[in-house]
Amino acid sequence: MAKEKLLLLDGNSLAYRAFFALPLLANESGIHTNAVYGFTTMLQKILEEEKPTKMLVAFDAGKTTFRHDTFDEYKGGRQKTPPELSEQFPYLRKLIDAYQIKRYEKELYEADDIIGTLAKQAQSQHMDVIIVSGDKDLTQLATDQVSVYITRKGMTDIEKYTPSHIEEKYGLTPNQIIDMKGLMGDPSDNIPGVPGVGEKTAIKLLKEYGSVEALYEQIDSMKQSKMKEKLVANEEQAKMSKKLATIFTEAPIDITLEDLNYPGPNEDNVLQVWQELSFKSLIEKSDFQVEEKVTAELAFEIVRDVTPDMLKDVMAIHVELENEHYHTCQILGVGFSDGETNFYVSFEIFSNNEVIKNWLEDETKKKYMSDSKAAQAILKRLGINLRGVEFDMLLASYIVNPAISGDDIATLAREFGYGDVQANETIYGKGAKWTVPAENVLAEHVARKAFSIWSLQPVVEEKLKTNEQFDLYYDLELPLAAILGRMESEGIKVNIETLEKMGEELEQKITSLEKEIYELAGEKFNINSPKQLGVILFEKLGLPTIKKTKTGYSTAADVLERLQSEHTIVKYILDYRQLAKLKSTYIEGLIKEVHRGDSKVHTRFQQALTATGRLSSTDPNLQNIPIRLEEGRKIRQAFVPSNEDWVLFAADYSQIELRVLAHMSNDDNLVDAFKKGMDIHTRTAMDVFHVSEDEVTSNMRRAAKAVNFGIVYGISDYGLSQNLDITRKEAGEFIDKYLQSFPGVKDYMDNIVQEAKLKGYVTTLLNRRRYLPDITSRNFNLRSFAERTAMNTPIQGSAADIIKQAMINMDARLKEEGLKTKLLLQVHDELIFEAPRDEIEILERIVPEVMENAISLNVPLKVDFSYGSTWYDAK
DNA sequence: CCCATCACG
DNA sequence: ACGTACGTGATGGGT
Repeated sequence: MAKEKLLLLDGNSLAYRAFFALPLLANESGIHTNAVYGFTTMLQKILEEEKPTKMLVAFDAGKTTFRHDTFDEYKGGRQKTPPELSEQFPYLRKLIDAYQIKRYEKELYEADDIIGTLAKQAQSQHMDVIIVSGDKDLTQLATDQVSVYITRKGMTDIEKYTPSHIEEKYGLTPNQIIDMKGLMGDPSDNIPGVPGVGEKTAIKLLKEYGSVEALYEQIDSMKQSKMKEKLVANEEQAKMSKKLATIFTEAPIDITLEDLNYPGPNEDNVLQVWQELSFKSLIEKSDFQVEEKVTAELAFEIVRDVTPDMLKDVMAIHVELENEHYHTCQILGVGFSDGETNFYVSFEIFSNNEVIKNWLEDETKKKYMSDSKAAQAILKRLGINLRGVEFDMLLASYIVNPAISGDDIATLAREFGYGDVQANETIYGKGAKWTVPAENVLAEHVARKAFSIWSLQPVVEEKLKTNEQFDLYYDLELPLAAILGRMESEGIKVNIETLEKMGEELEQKITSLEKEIYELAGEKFNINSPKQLGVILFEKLGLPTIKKTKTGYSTAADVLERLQSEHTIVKYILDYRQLAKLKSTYIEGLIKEVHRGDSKVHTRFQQALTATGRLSSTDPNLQNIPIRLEEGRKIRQAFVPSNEDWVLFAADYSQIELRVLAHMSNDDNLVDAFKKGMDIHTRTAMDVFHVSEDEVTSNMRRAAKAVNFGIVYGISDYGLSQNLDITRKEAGEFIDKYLQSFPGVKDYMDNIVQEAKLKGYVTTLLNRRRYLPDITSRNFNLRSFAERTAMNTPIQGSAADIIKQAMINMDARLKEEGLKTKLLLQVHDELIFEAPRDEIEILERIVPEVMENAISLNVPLKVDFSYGSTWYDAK
């Protein structure tokens, strides 16, 4: 039989070590994870290297130990365990259980003593023993059979203390480690030792005398010195300290070596804990296999014919798609569940079934879904108008916590406690290996999704209600999904010929710029490569380096702008960059997205993605079409109405974020400025620079505008100094002056950070939440970032709430008025419609009215609008 | 697949 | 002392 190998881990010490060695990471729900993460990486490494047959993790139990009988200040003065660490212990225990490793703790004894006792027992049975700890005290236990591994920085780096290593390092035997500590003490455990004796002196003394006791026996023969005086004066204390430092190897533990057999991890359970804590890199790297069906059985049927009685008044339905591009992809199959019966219908049957179509279009038949907007859009392509969506798990989860990583139902379901849906990647594979599995596998997967939606609907809605977020979800996000779906399906018409013509002109300009650049550089190179460009500019041409990136020289636009006076090539590069961007992203990229059938682009608005509550837009992104520079702005000439004699009508909120700030801070000055309808940047300049309105120069206004931006972003002197190209000190002075002029804003900023620290999250006007786990971090960077986020998110998020509400009201109003006008796009603070010319007059009246009254603030909202025959002309 | 860059609010 | 402006998505280069 192979020799037994026992691995003993010091749970508390390792958790502490990991906690302080690693940055304070947190998962999406705000649980800190660094201690568990460090422990896990260490554990993985040790398991792989040592392959133990028996294992135990020992923990300290409670506050008092038998050592307190000796010295009641033992471990006194120790800082309370930080809450960010305490909250990790339950997860650590869960993880250890998942690995199927025994845990043990015993009243009055420390983990050390449990480890010492078991190590001794194991030794007497001739086992190999390895002890792992972050605490060097344990090294006193080292023998020929017992090695003590102490973690160093980063947790996976380990120093192995064997008797010979200890001899080499200190010139002492393991036993003498105790004497060393008796003499030098240990501030972390509040062990006093002999004042004035440190590691060096202790080692010297022990080499000469052997032990504390031997030292004091011979102390009379020691020649007179300051040190001798101290030793004599502290004899009792030294002996007591030694006693405190001695690990007790006879602890009365009620666990035996037989109990410690280690069967290896339950990989499924370990993965589940990793999932919960978002240890993505570990999940990816590990070769853990998810066990075949630990999942509960789910009865389901593959149905060939659907009769009306099968489709209930309330039912979960899931439309499974090939991929996320729901405007172009195919349906793979559809799952239904009412909690009792679960069934699957293939696309072929689904698409030709009048019974299902009628049910889907029946408003009174309530549907529970996840990502109903995707289903709505793809069903629309089949001529089916989806109605009666009562629950959308994707949106509900997003409202509960916008950080929940979204698109896969498996992830969402797990988040709310249902773990029996497989990840899409498991079913289909990924990348080039993607493939649709056999029908029974697909059917079960899809049926499980439907079942999980059904099962979790009450759970998630309950959570929404406790958080007072049900209205936000049900009255705002859910109806908005249907509106966004219609906007996407409607699409916006693009004139490809216009784009192609622009492309040709750009091509010519780019070619001639290329020529100039190669000429000036003296060689050909890839201008698009920041690496190659850096070499040319900063090495060959010797331009001064202003900023560096992780990988080399920065060639970003702000750097190049400062270098323009140094070399004529710089301007050419800036121009080249600008035009190359236009051509690749906005000409070629956009053309690729135009649908052949209708000459339109159909973006997808991501409604459950951003941390703040904004939408985002993909394939193509229609929220970043150029406007700031004229050359780019011309791209908008290619966006046109879908009918002859229609126009594009654009309406945007003026200064919505600063108005939101005025409302939330209720700063008298800021509120007054908006009530009087003043130009806010001019007003800010007047207050910050103490001048009258007509004394405000354009530079002062520019600076004030930057300060206002800074305030909205969560001000920092550094950020403002970068933006205005001034010193940090000057920027700091601007900020001070601003906050003096707007004291209510200062109070708001202070309070919101306090509130975030207290609650762990911030909220918007309509009670949207964002969790900020890093707000209590001791890492300056993480904490500062979280603080700025605490200031910015309520502002940005409330602005998002307002425009979303406006979209809902606008949709209703258009219907009421019986107009043909269609809402096509939302770009954060503006709405873009297409409209028949004869409806313009009405729109000019109702669009500002609806938008300005979407949500009532203590300052007015202001909307500007315009229209034209292309998006460019709606300015 | 990540990084740097740059387009928008 | 720390080293940042807030929120996004698409592209080309390079590993």
